[in-house]
Amino acid sequence: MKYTKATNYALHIMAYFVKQEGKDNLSLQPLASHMDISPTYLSKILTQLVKADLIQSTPGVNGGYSLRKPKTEISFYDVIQAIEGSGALFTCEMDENRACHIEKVMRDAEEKMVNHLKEKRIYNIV
Amino acid sequence: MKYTKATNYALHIMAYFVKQEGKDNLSLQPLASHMDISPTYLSKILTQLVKADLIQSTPGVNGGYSLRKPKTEISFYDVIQAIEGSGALFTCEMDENRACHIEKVMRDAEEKMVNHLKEKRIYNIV
DNA sequence: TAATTAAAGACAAATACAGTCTTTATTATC
DNA sequence: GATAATAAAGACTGTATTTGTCTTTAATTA
Ligand code: SF4
Ligand code: SF4
Repeated sequence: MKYTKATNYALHIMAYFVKQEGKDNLSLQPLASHMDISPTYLSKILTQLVKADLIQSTPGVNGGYSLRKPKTEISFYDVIQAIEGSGALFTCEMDENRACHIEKVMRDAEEKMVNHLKEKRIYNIV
Repeated sequence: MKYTKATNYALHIMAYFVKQEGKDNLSLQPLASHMDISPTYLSKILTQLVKADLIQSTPGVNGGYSLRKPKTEISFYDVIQAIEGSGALFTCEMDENRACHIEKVMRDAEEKMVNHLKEKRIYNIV
């Protein structure tokens, strides 16, 4: 179990957006060379961030990407969830057993991690 | 990112050992039918648990597996680590940068989860 | 020695992840 | 309206990880 590379990229991308806040739209090509990722792959990650409402995109001339929300409102968790999805880390088939103590321990543990990731904002670290 | 099925199996297996504490060695075949896993696959999981010193194995007639430590000393984390390994969930290539704040947030978050998993013992939930 | 058990390792299948390529849709400018 | 610049979508491929099987070897007991 590891975070995906896409999550790593996404965090770095968002950190860059937070740094550049207020500037013009950033378009794919310059971003790709700055981040040293292929433009098409970067595009897929950016699209996921757009769908999660963390950034917005505008097509056409002078288009590109920019932050959607105030930078102070973007947590690590927001970014991670945009890429990794929102399912629990631990699941089992015979689910819907609310009395299961194994699941409870695992979910409580995950929640501790998640809470920390919700507290920390990207702008805290740029 | 998800916990592997093997981790799920391992937790259930260890819970079973804790329940059966004090009884004779459990051998592969009966364990496999109780857990409803194929014996050879189960064997691989058990071998990992043996290597992590959570259970011990004895070959030969009347051999099998049994707990290695007092049941009160076996945490969720012990079991999970035996299967998932001990590497951090979040890593990046250009590592060894101790000043990196992204890594710090991610590791601190993971630590919160890990601490909870270290506190909780398998015998707490059987 | 024979029977019973676990360990090791080669192998195969399925799934998830990483990344590329091509086509389509949207917007701005001329 | 045509053209250029941009993002979005989706098919596709390669690689890595996970899950699982099969066969052989080693250890122990009787
Ligand atoms: S005991 Fe809990 S974790 Fe195990 S299979 Fe049932 S619901 Fe899932
Ligand atoms: S900034 Fe931190 S997380 Fe990013 S590549 Fe450098 S060390 Fe890794």
